[in-house]
Amino acid sequence: MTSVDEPARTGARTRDAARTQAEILDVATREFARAGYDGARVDEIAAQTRTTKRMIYYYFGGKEQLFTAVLERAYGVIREAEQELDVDHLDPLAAIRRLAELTFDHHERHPDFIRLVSIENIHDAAHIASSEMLASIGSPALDVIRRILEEGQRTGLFRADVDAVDLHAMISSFCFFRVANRHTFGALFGRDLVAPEQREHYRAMLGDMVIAYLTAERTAV
Amino acid sequence: MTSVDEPARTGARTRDAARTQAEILDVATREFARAGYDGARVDEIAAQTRTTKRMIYYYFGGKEQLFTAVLERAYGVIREAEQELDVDHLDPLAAIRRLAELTFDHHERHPDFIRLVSIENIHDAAHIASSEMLASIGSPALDVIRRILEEGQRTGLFRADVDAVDLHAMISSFCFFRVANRHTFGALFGRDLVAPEQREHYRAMLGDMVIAYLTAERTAV
DNA sequence: CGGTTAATGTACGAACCAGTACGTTAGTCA
DNA sequence: TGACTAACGTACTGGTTCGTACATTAACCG
Repeated sequence: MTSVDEPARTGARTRDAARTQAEILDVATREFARAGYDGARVDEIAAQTRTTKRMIYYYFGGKEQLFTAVLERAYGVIREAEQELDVDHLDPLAAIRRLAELTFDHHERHPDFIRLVSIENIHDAAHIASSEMLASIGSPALDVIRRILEEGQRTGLFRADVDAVDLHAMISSFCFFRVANRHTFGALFGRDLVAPEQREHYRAMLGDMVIAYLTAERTAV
Repeated sequence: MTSVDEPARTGARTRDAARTQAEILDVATREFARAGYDGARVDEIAAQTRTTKRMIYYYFGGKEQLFTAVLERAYGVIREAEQELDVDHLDPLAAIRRLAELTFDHHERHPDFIRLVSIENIHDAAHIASSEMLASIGSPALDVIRRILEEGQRTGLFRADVDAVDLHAMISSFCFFRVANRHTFGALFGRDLVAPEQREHYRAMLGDMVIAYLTAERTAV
């Protein structure tokens, strides 16, 4: 979520297309995450940049395309983070716990991203569907899970009837819910799931849950 | 989500306050769930009822209060459902699986409710906070979980370091994610988490997960 | 160094939308 | 039965908000 990469070769602040676009995306990400797609105001986004509304339409075409661009960049960030994943040197048990913890950490560190995903689901993932980039982005995390799972299942340590996508859903659901539903859960049950002092507790709970599930004997229905 | 209870004693359709209010709430629930708070249109809600926009303001005061009323009724429905919970005759293991399954079923049957909760979280649970009813609604399900947990922990069957709120969060997160994030998950990973043919698979997965976690030996960090 | 174009700013329009002023009718009760 | 009030309808308004027409300037290139 940091802004620009090219500080413009001269000190001059004017006429820097890349920087203007990046700044618009930064602000738009915050505004859309704050208020939702329909709640976000194009004028408000413009006001928070050093440029004008005109530029938003010049570079992105419209509100809808701007939101899609925001999503594309946000998913790009997590994709990059997932590519950093390095758990191959660990045994399956430690590897899967580590992966779960990194997912946990990532969700906690990017609440705006979580909100964007919630918002996109309210719109039935229409923007993802119409984005070539997003439709084909893939998931490095899924590949990692697949490898760990294969190893664990080969040695008989893990139950055989799980696949990578399901396990990813299980881990994500816990991490996502904790951040996304923080407000209603807190208001209704009086417990802040994202309180710093409970962080380690929930992190361990996730790891325990995943490992317990993977190593459990098949229970009867 | 069925509409009215009093079919009006005469066949006359006019002048039935309770029915008008219920009809507005029905339609508003759908419209808010469909488009989000800011995306929903008061005119559109009015158009889908047999009455006019004037009545919405007459009975509810405004868009904001209407949304709060929608939330209040939606939470009222799940509260009633939870009061039907009857698992006390089962042993702790069977009871907790049954409870998880009922939660699973309820989420699946009420996707509009899930969307409303997502929407309310985007607004930082502001409406819940300002509603006396919602702030004090409580949760029968939580009481049930508490009882099961106590029994299971007393006999040493369940691990001791879980409390009812955390377990409720764990169960809810799986059920909620599956419905709420169905669209983005499907678009990105090509798997429909709510596909009917996968229903039993995920239902069993949830039960297995919860039981495995509760009965696991404390694993090392 | 003049011209071409990418980049930017200003001001405005047209549609939309929450909310309301004002008027009307159905039921009810004395 | 007449008057009172709850319930309802119509038509409008004032502000908001996405989007754009038009004007301008900086950079680059031959």
